[in-house]
Amino acid sequence: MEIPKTYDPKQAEEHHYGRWEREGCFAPEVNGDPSAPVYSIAIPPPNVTGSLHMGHALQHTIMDVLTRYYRMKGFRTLWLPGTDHAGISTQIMVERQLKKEEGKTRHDVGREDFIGRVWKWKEQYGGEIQRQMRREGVSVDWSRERFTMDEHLSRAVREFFVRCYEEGLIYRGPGMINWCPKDQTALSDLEVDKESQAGKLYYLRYPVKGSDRRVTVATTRPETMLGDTAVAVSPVDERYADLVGMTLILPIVGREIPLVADEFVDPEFGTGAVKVTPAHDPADYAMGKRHGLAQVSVIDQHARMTAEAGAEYEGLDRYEARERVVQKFEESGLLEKVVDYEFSITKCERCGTVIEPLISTQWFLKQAELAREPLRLFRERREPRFVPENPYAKVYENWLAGLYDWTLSRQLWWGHRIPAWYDAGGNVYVARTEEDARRAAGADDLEQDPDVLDTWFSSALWPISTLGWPDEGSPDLKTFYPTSVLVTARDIIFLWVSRMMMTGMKFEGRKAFDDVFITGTIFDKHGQRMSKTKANGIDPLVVFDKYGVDATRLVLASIGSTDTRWNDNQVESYRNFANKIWNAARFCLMNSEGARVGGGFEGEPERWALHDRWIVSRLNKTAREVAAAVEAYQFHEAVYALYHFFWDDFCDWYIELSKSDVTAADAGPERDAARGRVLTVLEQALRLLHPFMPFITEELWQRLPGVGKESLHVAYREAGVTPTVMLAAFPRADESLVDERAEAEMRSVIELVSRVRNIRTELSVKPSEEVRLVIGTAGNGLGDLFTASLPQIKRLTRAADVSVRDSLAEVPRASARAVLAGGAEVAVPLEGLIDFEQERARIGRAREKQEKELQKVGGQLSNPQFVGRAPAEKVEELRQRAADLAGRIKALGEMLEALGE
RNA sequence: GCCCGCUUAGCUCAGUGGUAGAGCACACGCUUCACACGCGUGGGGUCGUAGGUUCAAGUCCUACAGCGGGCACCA
Repeated sequence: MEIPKTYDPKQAEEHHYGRWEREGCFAPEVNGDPSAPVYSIAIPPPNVTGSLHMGHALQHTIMDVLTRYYRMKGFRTLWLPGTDHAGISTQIMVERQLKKEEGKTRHDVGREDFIGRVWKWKEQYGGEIQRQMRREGVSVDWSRERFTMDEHLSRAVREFFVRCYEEGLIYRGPGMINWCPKDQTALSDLEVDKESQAGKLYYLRYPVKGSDRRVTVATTRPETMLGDTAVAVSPVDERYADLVGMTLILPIVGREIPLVADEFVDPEFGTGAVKVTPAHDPADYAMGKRHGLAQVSVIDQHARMTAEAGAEYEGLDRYEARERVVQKFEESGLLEKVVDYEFSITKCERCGTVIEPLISTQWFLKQAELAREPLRLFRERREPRFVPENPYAKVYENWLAGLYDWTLSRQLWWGHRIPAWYDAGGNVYVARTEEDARRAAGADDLEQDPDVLDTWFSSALWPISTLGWPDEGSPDLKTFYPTSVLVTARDIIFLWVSRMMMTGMKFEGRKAFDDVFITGTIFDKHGQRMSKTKANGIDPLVVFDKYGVDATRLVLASIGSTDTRWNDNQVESYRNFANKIWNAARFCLMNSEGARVGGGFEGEPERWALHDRWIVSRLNKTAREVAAAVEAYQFHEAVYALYHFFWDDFCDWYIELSKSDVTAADAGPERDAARGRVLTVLEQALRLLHPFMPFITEELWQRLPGVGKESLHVAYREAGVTPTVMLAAFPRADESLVDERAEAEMRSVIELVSRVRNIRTELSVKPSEEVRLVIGTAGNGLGDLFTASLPQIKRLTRAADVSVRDSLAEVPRASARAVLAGGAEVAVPLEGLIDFEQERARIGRAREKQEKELQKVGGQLSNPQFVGRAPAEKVEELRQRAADLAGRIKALGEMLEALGE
């Protein structure tokens, strides 16, 4: 069989995904066991305009490992994919295209035509991320793929809206919102970024009516003073106590405004007096409500000054107006001072424009009320469970506990149009359909609200709407809800986690997921967050091309929930690991004639050779460790266990120990059995690796002799799919095959081989040169052990001759020696190669090391406090160790003597 | 201001109160019949600082420092 020496990931990656998908391996229906437990995940829907970034790749890897693992365990498994419509991003993208290609705005073509174009754009370009996901190897059920603008999901959105409206949770009214002057829409608090910025703090003097006193206020936005309707001070501030209730004259404008007392004001800050602009600041808005202050809007939706700001300012940009206002204050001597000041500004998350807080009529959702049930569930039962618990459980709880109304409406065209209609008299009718609204209005000429809903409003329904809600008795909802886990990034806790919990609790009465796994953040190698503006992002597809998908997945799985600086070295090391797997399989396959997977381990394990009992024990322990690690979301532990089992145990030792049998010149049952054993262990290892490395494992598994339908998990045998490792049973740890004695004995053999190799290297014995070994067993039963493994020991130490004796008394003086655990010793006669002085120094160093260790252990043992208080088991352990050390030191001393002074 | 996390080998990171680990990097040797993306051998750490608890602390507690994050405030 011709197998290349180097693994080519591309070839395997292109080979299997299509077949898995075509044959329905990803769909839960492939499972024919009606009593199978269920495992389900709803993907956090990526943005339809987006392309894959490292964060997606990380999340998808985690989800795919879990999905493939539970599928191989026989669970009825569903991982449901899809995308959201990303209202603003998508609309902006299409608007830009329209401008570029036809020089038109969306208003030029009209709403209906524009939406048609967005759909067309979506059909043409929207599939990018889905193609990239196939490249990742994700085992999502594409037959259930959903899009938030699908007819069904749109119906779910209307249902959500109408029900909440009917219950009074959704209302329409004026409120203080974040307005983006560029995108011309309202935004929720989660769609804006706060940024620290160097600016100025202006101290303005406001005259007190009927007095020559003045009150100085400090502000970062002087232009808003045109809309001031009060000045506030702290009720406990004695400096202003006598002024409370008096009237001030607002400079420039001449408006009379009151001086009020409010708890909000911090007397320590600035002058202790705050100008109040209820129409342009969220805090002032609240204060205005408390004191019944007028709201004067001086800035419009384009961030220009309004007529109310005064004829002199009307139409000016807010920053121009600022300069003029400051100038005016200066001229009239009312500008006390200007100081440098760092403050934070709010910017639109998408376009970076400075947000203008203003009063606007919008639709709002009383989130705090929807959060009540999730909050109760969390406080009473700690559900859902966060992994890692710290700090995310607290972040979630704090968020739910501190919610305020969510601005739902967006002044966009692309999205779910608000199901509210108005009659000629301006009365509003909220309904599931226009027909319902007409019936309710008793009129035909209704106009639908022009606004659409926040994209996150539809994402909030994702776990239930994708499974069929609001349809009564939807079988998917019944089977797959609640989902098993939500895997996402930490900033999504507010956007998805909490809101999905709200809708799940409200409409299904149950949590949306059992667990929430929060992935770590991947930084660049300098520790900087990856971002488009910094252009320091690492493209996962480039990494796939360079190192292969499987290697990349292994790195991502190990990252799990840890914040990490990306490091290509790690991927390279796993690329090498993939190549190691490839070559181990290459060896097994090149020597597979006469053997099949499953053969070679016949009869009672007690009769097997040591290294066979050992590898089976290691295999079962590894299966146990990997399963435990995956189920506990400790993916790095699973990867570590797999890496070391495969490379160290299987390749470095088991294959080497089996080599002489496997490659024996004469064919025969013994050779074939040995071949069957390496194949069998390899096949089991491929299953263990499969959730992490789907492509290479499938590529190799397909080539193994003796795998077929019977290899599949019993739940998949009737499915009629091409036998595949992804539907094979994940190896269950058989504790009866875990053999501690075999492992201890193998440790002795490994130590012997390692000591001899060390001697060979240190004494510069040529690798090709054969040596002679004398093993002294001190009559403690190790003799049989070493004798039984003699052929293996000879091969691994490149020894022509090995003799096992009671002691090393008879060995030539010109020998290099080493001490082994359990009182055994080994000598390598090296006539002519030994420099006695050097050898004495070498052994002297070894003895010194042991003596130092013994001193430490002895010190502890001679401490009565330790012996008295530590568990007897620990004390005994240490005594054993001390005895072993003493034995070694004694033996090393004898060796020094034998070498002569 | 409040809360949280991190600080372990040159780098990236594991680490469960009981002998400090891995990968990469480094050094030396190797055309050993699966693999140089490899094989063998080795060097390298007062576990951020200072206290405390304990027979025993990288691990638990307190304080501090540096880095990072969240929330609040930011007139």
